[in-house]
Amino acid sequence: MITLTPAEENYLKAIYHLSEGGKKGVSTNDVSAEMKTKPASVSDMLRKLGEKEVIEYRKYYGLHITEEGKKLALQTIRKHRLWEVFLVEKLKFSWDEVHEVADELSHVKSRVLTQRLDEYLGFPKFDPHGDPIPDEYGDIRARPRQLLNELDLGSTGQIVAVKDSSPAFLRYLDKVGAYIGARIKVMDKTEFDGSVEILVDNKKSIFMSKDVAGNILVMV
Amino acid sequence: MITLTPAEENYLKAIYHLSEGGKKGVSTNDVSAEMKTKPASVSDMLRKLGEKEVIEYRKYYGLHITEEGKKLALQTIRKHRLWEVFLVEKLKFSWDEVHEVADELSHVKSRVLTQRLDEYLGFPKFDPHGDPIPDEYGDIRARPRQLLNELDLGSTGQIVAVKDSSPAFLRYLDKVGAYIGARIKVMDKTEFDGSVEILVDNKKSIFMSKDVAGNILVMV
DNA sequence: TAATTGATTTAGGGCTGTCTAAAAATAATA
DNA sequence: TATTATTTTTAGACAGCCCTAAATCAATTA
Ligand SMILES: [Mn+2]
Ligand SMILES: [Mn+2]
Ligand SMILES: [Mn+2]
Ligand SMILES: [Mn+2]
Repeated sequence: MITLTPAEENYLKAIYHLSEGGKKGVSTNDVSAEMKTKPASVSDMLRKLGEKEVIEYRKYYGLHITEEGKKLALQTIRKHRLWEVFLVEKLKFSWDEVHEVADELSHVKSRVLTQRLDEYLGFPKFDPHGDPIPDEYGDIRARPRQLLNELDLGSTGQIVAVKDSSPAFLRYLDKVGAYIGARIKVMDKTEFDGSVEILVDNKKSIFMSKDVAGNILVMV
Repeated sequence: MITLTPAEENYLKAIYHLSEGGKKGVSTNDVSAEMKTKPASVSDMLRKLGEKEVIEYRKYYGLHITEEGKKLALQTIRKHRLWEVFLVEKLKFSWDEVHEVADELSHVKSRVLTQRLDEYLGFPKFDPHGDPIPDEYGDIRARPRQLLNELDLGSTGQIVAVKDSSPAFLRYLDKVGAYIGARIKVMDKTEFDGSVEILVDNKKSIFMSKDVAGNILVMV
């Protein structure tokens, strides 16, 4: 049985996210940027993760996450997202306040705790930011999603997730009235700057810069 | 602002418990036994806690906890007991399963989290083992309690807490049908071995060794 | 292809928290 | 009180996780 320290779990989670989509390797500097630790520290950690065989690591050539690594990363992600749901649904945290606390909570080691929490929350499938929650086997219910800024004029859909979960961005969305679950329609697109105008719930019109729209995921 | 590492918090909590009741000092070996770490490690930690002024430490002569130390210890105890309530009340853990998990949870650093959790649980005053939960200012609602084995024949009362919270002891209580809140009456006492017979909720009769009765606290 | 640039690793060090073995101080006892 | 026993501290080591500075490797460019 492989066991990881909290720091190792955090690195592996970061590596998992960096590996998503592209099947090309992940570099030391990638991890360094994601984790906000120095490349020297990353090299050290990669060696350890390589020894534990959760990544395949070739010095100077980056890494690939292994199947075992994915499994473990998904366990940590599962816990993180379940705690985020708990904090928002039960303790009335707002969605921009939960990330750090959930991170700490997610390192608590107890299989039973995770299962009972999941059950208590009613087996939620998505976290407050719309990200899917892996089940106990690491299976994820994927949803086809598109970036809001890439939608055609006139198309409709539903906001299902955000790419950027920073408090600043989330509070901005709160302010303008965008939220997970909102039904939207693209009313206008400006070629020049990539900004869009969307109608929310057939009621409210919102203007959004390309930067903002590019961080909103929509299910068409 | 003094901040403590998880390990320091654990030591301070142990020291707080060792200081309860008696106003005589606490020795290195006392702490060592409580924490299950070697005396050498304890010496090291006492030096650190002394520097942070949460204890008053004199080499070779033991320590006294300071007012600041008590405050911090009570914060940790508060979190520990709130999480225990959460685990039992909400996640359906049994009272013998919660201690370790609650210990991990109690080190999560977030004032807001503790307050919201307290609120969510309805500001409970006692944990699943009957121990009082300090409020956010560290105030404890004390209950006058007596050891069951010291009660007079014929006296009645209510089980309010257990001194020993080990899984083995708690499971034994479950088995014989003793629980926090149970109304009891002392039906018989055997001088010879200190064992007692009690009637629970005017229904069930239970025989208890002195060892067991000496770990049950009763409010008369 | 040789030199330069940029990415990555290694070396060495700090801090925390634990340990064992040895030294030192205090307490108990003869 | 002198000796012995017990308690406590110090010394030195190691593991985890981070850092800076220096060395090394690989990729780019002239
Ligand atoms: Mn998060
Ligand atoms: Mn999230
Ligand atoms: Mn406990
Ligand atoms: Mn308890």
